[in-house]
Amino acid sequence: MNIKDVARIANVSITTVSRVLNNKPEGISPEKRKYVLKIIEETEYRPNGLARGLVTKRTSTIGLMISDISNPFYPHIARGVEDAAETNNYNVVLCNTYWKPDRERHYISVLKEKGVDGIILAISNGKNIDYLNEIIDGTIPIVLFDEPTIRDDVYCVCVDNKKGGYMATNHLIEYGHQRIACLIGPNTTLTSEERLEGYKQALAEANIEYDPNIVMYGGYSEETGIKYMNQIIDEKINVTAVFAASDEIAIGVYKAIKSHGYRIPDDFSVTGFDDVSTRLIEPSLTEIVQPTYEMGQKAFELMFKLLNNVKPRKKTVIFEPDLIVRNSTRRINY
Amino acid sequence: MNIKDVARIANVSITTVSRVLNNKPEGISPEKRKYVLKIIEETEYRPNGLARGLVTKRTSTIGLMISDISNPFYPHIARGVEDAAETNNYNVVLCNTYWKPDRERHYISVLKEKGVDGIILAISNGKNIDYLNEIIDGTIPIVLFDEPTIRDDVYCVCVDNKKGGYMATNHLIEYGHQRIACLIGPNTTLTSEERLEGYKQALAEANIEYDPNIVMYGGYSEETGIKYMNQIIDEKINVTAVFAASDEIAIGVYKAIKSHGYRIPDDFSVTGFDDVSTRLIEPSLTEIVQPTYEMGQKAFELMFKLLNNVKPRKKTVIFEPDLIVRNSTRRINY
DNA sequence: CTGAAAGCGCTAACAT
DNA sequence: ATGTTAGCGCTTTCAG
Repeated sequence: MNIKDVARIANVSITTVSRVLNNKPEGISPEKRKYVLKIIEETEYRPNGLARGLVTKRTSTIGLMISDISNPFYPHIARGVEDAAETNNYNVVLCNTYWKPDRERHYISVLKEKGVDGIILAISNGKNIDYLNEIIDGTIPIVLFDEPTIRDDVYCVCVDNKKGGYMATNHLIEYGHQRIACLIGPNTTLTSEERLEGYKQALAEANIEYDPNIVMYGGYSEETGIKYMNQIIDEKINVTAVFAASDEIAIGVYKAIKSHGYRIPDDFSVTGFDDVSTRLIEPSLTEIVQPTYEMGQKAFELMFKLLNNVKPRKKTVIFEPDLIVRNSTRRINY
Repeated sequence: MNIKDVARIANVSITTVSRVLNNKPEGISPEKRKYVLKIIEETEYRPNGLARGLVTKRTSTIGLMISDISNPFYPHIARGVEDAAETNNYNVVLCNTYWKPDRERHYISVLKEKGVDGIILAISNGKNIDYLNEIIDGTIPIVLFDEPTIRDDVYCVCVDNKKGGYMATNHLIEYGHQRIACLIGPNTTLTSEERLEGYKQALAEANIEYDPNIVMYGGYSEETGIKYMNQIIDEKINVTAVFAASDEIAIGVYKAIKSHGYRIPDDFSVTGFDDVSTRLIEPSLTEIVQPTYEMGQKAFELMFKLLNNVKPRKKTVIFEPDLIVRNSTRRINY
């Protein structure tokens, strides 16, 4: 069943059918429109999206490229994006890049071939300007996600990482901690860099000397937390608190502390970042929370504006992080 | 840049370009092929998937319809599907149905319009034959997921739920439990029904009388676990162990038990089902594990076979569940 | 208000 | 081995 069949059955031209299909106000009498609508209903005709897309250059489909949907950070984001997309009659094709630039390149190319209208992308490396320029080359609308960017002409939604780092560190300082280890993320990401900035600022404001020896870079993973926390304990590094730059790192920190027979928060205070995978951890984790679902929605909304040529007020939407104090941090007398 | 441009630049017909594009072995000399390839490379030409799909009736895209990607059960599955799809040059469009039949209908219709080659679907209600027949009407290849089905001509991948229910219950019986509450899922799903079957069978084999008073239906949610476990404790229902038919239910059970000041496994033994969101729970949860990632992969592979007209040996692929004994169950003397 | 016809970019049947 | 041509199912311009 195609537009031609419907036209034949309704005794009109395909143009007329197309007009009612697309709700064009002009050029068709109310009765005729109603009649055609009836035929469409009866025949259960659905227009062919490929043919339509071929001429309109629109597919009502966007790409969502993230590192890995099984990383607990992403499902809520994906749901936010998908919900907002569905509301606006868009679909989303999901791509896992595993932080590999080659996979990012590949998917972008494939998505373009398939004619997606735009791409929401959690980019692997927002610090490398050459890579950024290669990816964002103007051939397709792109909204960056999570990882901020050094190019200020790029649409982007993320959280205020610096503020988050500041809030977490400051909380620990207010609780009397002075020796605060910083288990930061990979040194290739701006996200980590910003969180570290916040950490530094909080220290500076409290006149605590910044000690690079207790700042440790690594992946946003449990292993990172285990490795460095073990090191801190084994080498008896003077530290009373740990700012973990992600939940996964914090989980690793917990494990290392517990495996040594130490207690949280009695022996070490710990803060996390993200609030996605720690619902069941004990003691409950004090951490920086970002509104992932809303950020996903916002990313789509930004994309939607782009696609409809409405200039968003701001290219970059920055969400406020929140500090949730739970039971993994305690006051100490230094 | 389209096929015409490339043909012009290479001084050949568009047919020739099409032939090299699609790796057709016949009808082109090696040198010419190489030359055209070079032009394609230089011009960075990428074929238009919409135009291609319009004629081939294939898009190398499938739909993945699940209830909710933020339910921890699905991300690994989605990753399995997407990984297998990517390996075979397919893309997947993600749809959250929230278990709503209307949304399922809607998405199926939309996906068809967009020309996806097939749909992998975790259906909301595999028990309702009319609904099933409406959804699986032969107009598009469908592979059912997770929820088994009463129609045996339908392609389907799921876990042996009955066996899982049996294994969990049997484990508790072997540990000396006789009064085992069964917090089963929604009574609309075959999944629940099968898990309950397994529970019953284990009881029967051990000559323990089946007591419907301690079998409770509810959603696969934390709330269900809390509600019924509270009830069991408050009403002093004689129960020493709980078989929770999902992790979320088990989490609720934990909370209810702890909030009353009771201990696991000292006061109650608890088993879960799924192994997806309980990594951090304490004490660690004894549970039935299903290989979600592999099941996702398998679902795509089945779909891939369907799309390439190779008859899979079996329409239904049933994965074996596994019992992982951790610290939430203990032996008792009854 | 309505319709004929061109064309989106590609594949495939058919010539040569 | 290569090219010509007829669609795929739709939107859109233009004519009436």
